[in-house]
Amino acid sequence: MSEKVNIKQLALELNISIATVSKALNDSYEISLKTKNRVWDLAKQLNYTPNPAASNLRSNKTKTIAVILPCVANNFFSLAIKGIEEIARKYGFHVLIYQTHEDCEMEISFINSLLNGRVDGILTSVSSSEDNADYYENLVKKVPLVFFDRVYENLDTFKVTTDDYHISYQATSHLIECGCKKLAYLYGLENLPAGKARFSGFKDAIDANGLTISDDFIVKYSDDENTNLEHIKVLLNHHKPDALFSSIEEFVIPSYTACKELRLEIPKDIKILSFSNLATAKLLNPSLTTITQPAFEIGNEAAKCLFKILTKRGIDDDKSIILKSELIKRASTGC
Amino acid sequence: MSEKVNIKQLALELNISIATVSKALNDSYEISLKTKNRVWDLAKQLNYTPNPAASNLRSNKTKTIAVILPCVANNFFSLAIKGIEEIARKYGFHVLIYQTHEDCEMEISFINSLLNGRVDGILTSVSSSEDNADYYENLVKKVPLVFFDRVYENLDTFKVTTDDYHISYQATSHLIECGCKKLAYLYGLENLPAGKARFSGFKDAIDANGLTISDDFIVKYSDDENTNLEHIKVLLNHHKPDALFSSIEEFVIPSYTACKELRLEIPKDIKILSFSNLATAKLLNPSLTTITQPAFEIGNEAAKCLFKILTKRGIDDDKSIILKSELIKRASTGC
DNA sequence: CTGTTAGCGCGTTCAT
DNA sequence: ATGAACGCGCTAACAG
Repeated sequence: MSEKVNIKQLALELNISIATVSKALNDSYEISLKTKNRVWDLAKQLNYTPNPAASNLRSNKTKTIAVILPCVANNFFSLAIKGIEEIARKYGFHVLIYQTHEDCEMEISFINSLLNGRVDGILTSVSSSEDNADYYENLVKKVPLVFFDRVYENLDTFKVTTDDYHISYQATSHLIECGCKKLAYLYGLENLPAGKARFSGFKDAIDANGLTISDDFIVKYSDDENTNLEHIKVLLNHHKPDALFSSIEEFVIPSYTACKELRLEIPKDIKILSFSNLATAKLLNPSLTTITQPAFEIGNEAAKCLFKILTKRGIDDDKSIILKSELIKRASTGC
Repeated sequence: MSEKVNIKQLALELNISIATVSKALNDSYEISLKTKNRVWDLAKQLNYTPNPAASNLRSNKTKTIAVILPCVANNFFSLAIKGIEEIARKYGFHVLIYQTHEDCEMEISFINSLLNGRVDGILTSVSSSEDNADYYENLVKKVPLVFFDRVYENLDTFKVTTDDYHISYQATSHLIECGCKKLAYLYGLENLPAGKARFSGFKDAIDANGLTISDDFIVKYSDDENTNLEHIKVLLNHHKPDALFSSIEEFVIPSYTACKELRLEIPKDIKILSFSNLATAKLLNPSLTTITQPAFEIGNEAAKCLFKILTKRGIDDDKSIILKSELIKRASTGC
């Protein structure tokens, strides 16, 4: 066990004061180069690293940020984390991860546990943008906070999102161009701006093309997998849509399962289009048209925004950042 | 901004000493219930939470663990993180994440940056089990450390792995039973026990069935995507294997791409089997036989082991924990 | 049961 | 250019 070496020991060994060592380590202008070198050499030799708890306590800075999101085991979020971590590393920061599992209360409880100075800033993708509006409104005044993908709007802090409305409109138009006339919508993220925007884009494209959609053609997401499957089966059975627009990845498996059980051929009998960040899904299954969000870039951008706040730069920048999604069509299947 | 409230203020307000407040907050047996209640009430009212830096400094405990792994944007690792986080939460611990991107030097540099007391323990899935054997041998004496999935063997600490040899043997036998005779192997994780075990299992099954495999039928993983694709194309073109055994998920896309470019039909012309944790891949593509590792459980188990160390329990338990993978066959395609 | 005192390791005055 | 002394907020001896 390499005994933990601290400033005191360095000072003792070098016959100088603790204060001098501290200043030398921090490259203070007050210290002669000669002394600095002696300190640095010994520090390296003894493998000295400052005790983070002590320096946090003193400086009120932790070089740590927290990421709060629904679930890491999700292609979108894990890519986002990757993007965040890259920037954090660049700044020498540490990254804490918390999963809310879509539980708003847990979300708040995590954040509250971070407000005592455990982190310098927070990145979050919220579970719902309705349940805790007032809480967040207060929060952004207390701690550097950046929202990504799942945001509260109208809050005075950075928000990194994607062009959900636009890409949904575009994708829906594409389905219609492919000849679909009876489109069904699988509705996810209902109480989030992203979910609403996706639906609006879909709806507006439907309207613009002179089509209509009744409530029977809309399946709302349920936490229960079986429920989703059942609802989709009922939809397919009773209303025979010729396309499924899936607004979240979680609907893909039940959609395929339902089609299989009902012996519907994809994409001949029915076309499926989904928001999805599964790189392999695109390739493995040629029948799924996808909308892919730039997950890595979203994380990256969000982290950059947080460091803007932490370093007091870009105060006047536009705080609403919108990145572009990509619609990946299926030429091979005529769609 | 709710001014940060500390123990001193609680003491002042309640007209008791700082020490009493501290003890009350920690539910010490020395303090009367009446006093405790007064303290707890006020603490809640003022939204008091202890300053972690201060208590870390004093107690030398951080209630934080670190997870070091190659990459979070990978189904296996993100599920493992989920498993880890679940246990950490149960203990009220925080989780730091670091990605090595398979860089052994970075791996060490991360770990070194954690040895000054920033964390109470470390969970890691290493990049290579050869480059830093002596380093790790030393390390496990200094800090509570648990390996998961990618391990150094022969080290005196907990290691959570899967039955790579066995499942590879079984999967290979399955391919042979399906009629494959010219099997090719896509070799990943070459300098890790897991990779070696997978290959051994494959090789032994080949031998046991009276088949052989030449070096021409082995493609070793390269960081460069195109190289992998090219190598697989050469393999398919020149040697016409009737099955590809892919030891890592990263080979799946190039395999499918290569088959597509060479107009090989899967699974008619060639069967593909791969280690993979992509839940959707299983469903979306009926032609891919998969070996799935219990990623979540691995993370879960590894975290449990770490807490065993931290709480000094189970010192005498078997330190080598092996979980079972699952071979998911494709009845629909006769394989 | 409660209070007094003394640091944990570091950074920051203010002297020298 | 260097050092002595203090305190960040908290916990742990020890006293009473």
